[in-house]
Amino acid sequence: MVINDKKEYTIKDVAILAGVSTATAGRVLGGYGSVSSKTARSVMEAAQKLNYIPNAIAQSMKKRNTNTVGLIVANICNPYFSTIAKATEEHLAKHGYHVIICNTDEDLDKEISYIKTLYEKRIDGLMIATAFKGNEKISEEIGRIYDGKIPTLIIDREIAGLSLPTVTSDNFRGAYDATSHLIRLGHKRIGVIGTTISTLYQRVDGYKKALMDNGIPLDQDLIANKGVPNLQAGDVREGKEIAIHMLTSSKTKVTAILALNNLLTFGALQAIRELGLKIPDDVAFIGWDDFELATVMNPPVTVVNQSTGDIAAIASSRLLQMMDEPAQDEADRNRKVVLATQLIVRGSCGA
Amino acid sequence: MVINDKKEYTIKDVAILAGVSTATAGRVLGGYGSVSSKTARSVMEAAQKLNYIPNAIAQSMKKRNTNTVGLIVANICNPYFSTIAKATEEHLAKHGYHVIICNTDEDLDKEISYIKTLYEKRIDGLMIATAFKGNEKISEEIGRIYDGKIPTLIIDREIAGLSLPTVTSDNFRGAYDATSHLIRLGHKRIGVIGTTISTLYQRVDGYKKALMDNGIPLDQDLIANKGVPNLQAGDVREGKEIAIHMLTSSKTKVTAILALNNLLTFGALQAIRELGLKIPDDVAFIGWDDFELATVMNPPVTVVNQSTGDIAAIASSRLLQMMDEPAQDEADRNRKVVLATQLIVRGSCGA
DNA sequence: CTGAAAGCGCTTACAG
DNA sequence: CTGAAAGCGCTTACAG
Repeated sequence: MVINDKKEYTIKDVAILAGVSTATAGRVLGGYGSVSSKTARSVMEAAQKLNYIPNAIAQSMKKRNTNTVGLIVANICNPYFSTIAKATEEHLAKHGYHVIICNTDEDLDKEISYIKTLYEKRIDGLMIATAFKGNEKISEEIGRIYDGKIPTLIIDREIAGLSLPTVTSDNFRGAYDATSHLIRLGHKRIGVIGTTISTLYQRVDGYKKALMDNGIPLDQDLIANKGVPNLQAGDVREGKEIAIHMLTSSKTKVTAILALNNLLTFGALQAIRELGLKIPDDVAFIGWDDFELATVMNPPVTVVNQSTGDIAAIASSRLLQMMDEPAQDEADRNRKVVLATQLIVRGSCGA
Repeated sequence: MVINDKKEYTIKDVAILAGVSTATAGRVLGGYGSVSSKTARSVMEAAQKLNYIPNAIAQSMKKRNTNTVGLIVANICNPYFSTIAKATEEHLAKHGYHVIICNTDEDLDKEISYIKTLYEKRIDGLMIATAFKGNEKISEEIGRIYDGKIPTLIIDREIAGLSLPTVTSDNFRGAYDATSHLIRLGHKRIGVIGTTISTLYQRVDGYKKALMDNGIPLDQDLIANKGVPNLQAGDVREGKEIAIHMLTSSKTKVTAILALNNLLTFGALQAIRELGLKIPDDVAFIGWDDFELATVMNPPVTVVNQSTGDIAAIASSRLLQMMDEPAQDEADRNRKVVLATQLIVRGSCGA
């Protein structure tokens, strides 16, 4: 018989029904300590009769852990972040952790607010894909609240001034390679779609270096947000706006475009399509992050791909390790892992 | 001065430093009860000095709520679910709730296991986008554990046998409209890509009804997983496999294809591309769920679109309401909201 | 193997 | 306005 009513039974109820102390009931249900098999059986039966469900809140109170990890991302709809989220969740779930996902929408105050409330919830660990370039405010905040108290790991983008373990892609090199590829194909006027005030500075740096190494003068008009005000979301709409401006302005006259993240890539492709331009004849194109339809596009799209799954796997493993053994030596704690990107050459730059 | 060490201070530490009782310190920090402004000030100062961070676990213990909601989805990488997740998170965050996201990967046991541990964590509410057709096992499980105890809401797909509030799309009608559209254009052999053993039965039903209403005999070979074993993920790989089989088998000879979810759509498009077939001349195509690149494809892709944002918004609002006032009358509790889909006609069926 | 008791960090009547 | 005390539901030494 299963009793099914609205009351939430506690371990005390189970103990009374089984005719033992709460301590003993706890030992059976929690699997710690030792009990006679006969007692164990009667406690189990009582728990089942009452449909007893342990209260993890109370357990956390005593055990000082919550089996919960926080994951902060800028936009869970961005395939890059959702891939990270999925892989991380999967990895951590295997070890008994739940993942609280927080969307910052590239909003610094939201990010800080999340960090605070997650800490109040006494999460066991935190993974942050901050939307922001080494921002002093967030660095300070995290440093003040967290540092050393709870295992925290930074992914996707470094936070300057914070000595925390980090797992990122080699953004500089990815952009350098892509730009070099375009230069090799004869392009000299290469437009870059990425917002300079947001998170893509390393990629822009890689672009600049490639130009420099090939003796091509830098034209600021070809970078990102010239002429388009208030850029920061780095989303599809912005990518489209920037691309349209770039492809129609008399000042830019680009022969190739490099988009610096996946959503900007989609936006740029929309713009090229709407303007009726042909890839690669009218404009060569390289996107960022591979996507399902890249091979279906006409022509297929060349992209700089990140090892997104690896980032999540490595980050998850390190966080698990940090939660297991909080005390690590400084050098190990601060070790920064940087993963190579790969240029996947398809038809969109006419190679 | 800010004291910055590893110790986590409690309200007791703050009280001692401020020279008051813990009750008074709690009143100041928690904002309940009344205190003199002088006392308030000294408590605030003490809290700041110690960098005091309240323990939400302890608060939950007393207050009997956690300000946390569980969200169960099959695959957070699926744009449909990530859109739901983002909108839900945003909506609930405004009301002070955190969202724990759980990926089931279409795995029934994982789903049940998540439900249990979420309940142990004493979440305040639960939103389930189950991967499964009215499955008795899960229905029983949820019924037993949850019903009436914690506000639970079903989205995306009904769970048969459960009288819980539901927010879904009109899947039947969406497929009916799409199929009718293809029939109107002269197609009689329309292949459907969707796994019959998984979640898409209502959509398949809509397809069948449209054929019937137009006097076209049903050919089981044109439905889904014929010839492709072990279908159930409903993902890109499966969509591609099914489409290839469908487009190359001598038995099927379809002139049009309808894909029944977004990932299957991507897979089908990959297949068509790889086989070197032209849309719409060789095969007309309708996908499910709109996507960023739908207008960029050549030709642009006709899709059945769901009001995904609305689903999330309505579901979030209802869940908030359910958490606010747990006691509602039966009729209201079980009310099922069904949102219309829209057929967005583009070039891929040659209209 | 088992139980009585203390305690995790808060909140909340109950007095004063 | 303020404090002493009880209690939320567990776990964990400490005895026996």
